[in-house]
Amino acid sequence: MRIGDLSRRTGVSVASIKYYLREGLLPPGELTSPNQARYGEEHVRRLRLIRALVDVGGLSIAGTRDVLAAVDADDVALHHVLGATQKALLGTPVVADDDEAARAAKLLDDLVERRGWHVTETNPGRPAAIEILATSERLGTEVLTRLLDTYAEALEPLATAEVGAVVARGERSDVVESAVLGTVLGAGLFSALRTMAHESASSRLDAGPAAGPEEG
Amino acid sequence: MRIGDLSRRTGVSVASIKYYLREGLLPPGELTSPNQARYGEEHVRRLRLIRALVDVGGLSIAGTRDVLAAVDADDVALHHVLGATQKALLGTPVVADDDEAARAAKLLDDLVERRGWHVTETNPGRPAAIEILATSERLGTEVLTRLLDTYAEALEPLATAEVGAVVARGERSDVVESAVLGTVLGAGLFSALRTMAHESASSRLDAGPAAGPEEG
DNA sequence: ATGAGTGGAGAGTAGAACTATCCGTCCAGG
DNA sequence: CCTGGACGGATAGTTCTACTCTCCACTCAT
Repeated sequence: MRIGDLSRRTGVSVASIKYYLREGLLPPGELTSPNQARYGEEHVRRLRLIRALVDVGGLSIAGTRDVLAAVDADDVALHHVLGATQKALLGTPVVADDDEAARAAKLLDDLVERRGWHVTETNPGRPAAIEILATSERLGTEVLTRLLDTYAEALEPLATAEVGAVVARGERSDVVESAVLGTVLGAGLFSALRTMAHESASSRLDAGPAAGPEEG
Repeated sequence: MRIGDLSRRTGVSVASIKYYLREGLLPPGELTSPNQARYGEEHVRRLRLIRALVDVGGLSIAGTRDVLAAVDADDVALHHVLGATQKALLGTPVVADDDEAARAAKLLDDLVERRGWHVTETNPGRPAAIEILATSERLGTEVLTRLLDTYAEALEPLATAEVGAVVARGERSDVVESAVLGTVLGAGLFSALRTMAHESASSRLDAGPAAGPEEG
């Protein structure tokens, strides 16, 4: 398969494919002569994976490269790949060094202990969660802190099911790839379903006292 | 309060504040003379809200403007504000017109019916969910479709709690503002906690048969 | 042999989110 | 009352990202 076929198979322009090659997202094809290369099914698959991460997950090209590098490095533990994915998904927020951040950190660590979660120091979710809780406090919204336990409760069966579904897959490369996909697509899907569930829940307590005029 | 004070109070540069004014994210201050304006606490609050939506939620400036316009329009129903928020968060994906999309749509509609959810045609979550499910199928990962019910089950108490927490707040403007904040910050917080729960869950079935060498 | 396609490299582009400069005005401190 | 730093408003410039275009020396199917 040559670059034109690859383009036709995936709907990605030749120019973009070349760009992904330059940026190291896509491994080079096998050279059959100094300026001819052949691509295979793994390139089709990788290209679709790239588009999924970029389009659905909203990852940057640089973030995608990092995630794919972790996917390809077969000496990296699964949860490190997930860490890289999460980092690309959510960024690495700088945790402010103020009262709100300190209180948020305590709130979170208490939760983790109360729930008996096993979370290491390097988990990228921790600073992200702390920053969000601190931001929420700075804005004077106590809503989030009240929901923390509800979130944790909802997450326990969910995370178990997700990890279980992914691990039940056989070869490491498959496991890692569906772990990344599951993280990114799962987050998007969950978020989309959340909107639907919100509408459903709010329609249930419809004509609420403070919801303003409802139309439609 | 003048623009310099506003800048100092919020940590946002004067130039950026002017930019937000130009872009219509921040209402103009009260003019005390043709070229002097005064700003109040509502500007501080609004500026912090903008930064939260942009930094934590990753909303674009244009998307933030749309959300804030919905927040300010007091004749708009709560779920419409949430719809605008979700649209800004997740984008408005174009649903492809192929087999996978059709199957995904059926899958989703079945779920909604099975669960007895009340979701209108215009809910932006629906096309987003369909596109993600279709993408997942195109990549040959059946993991997501198997998790659909788990997601829905986790979401029901969660969405009820979120909507309940937000609606219990009194004035409409407060309700709407915390609804937006809850949607955006809640999504981020949930996602961060999810990473932590994943690590915890995967460490529970540690040394799994296909997880590759674990270090650390 | 020939013309469409190719690999590789560099330059160019469009949009987003600021950032800098300018100008006339204002106003607080001396 | 004078004056220098801040201000409001407008326009232009910058930086970054994710492409997209253009070249050029090949190569390969027809």
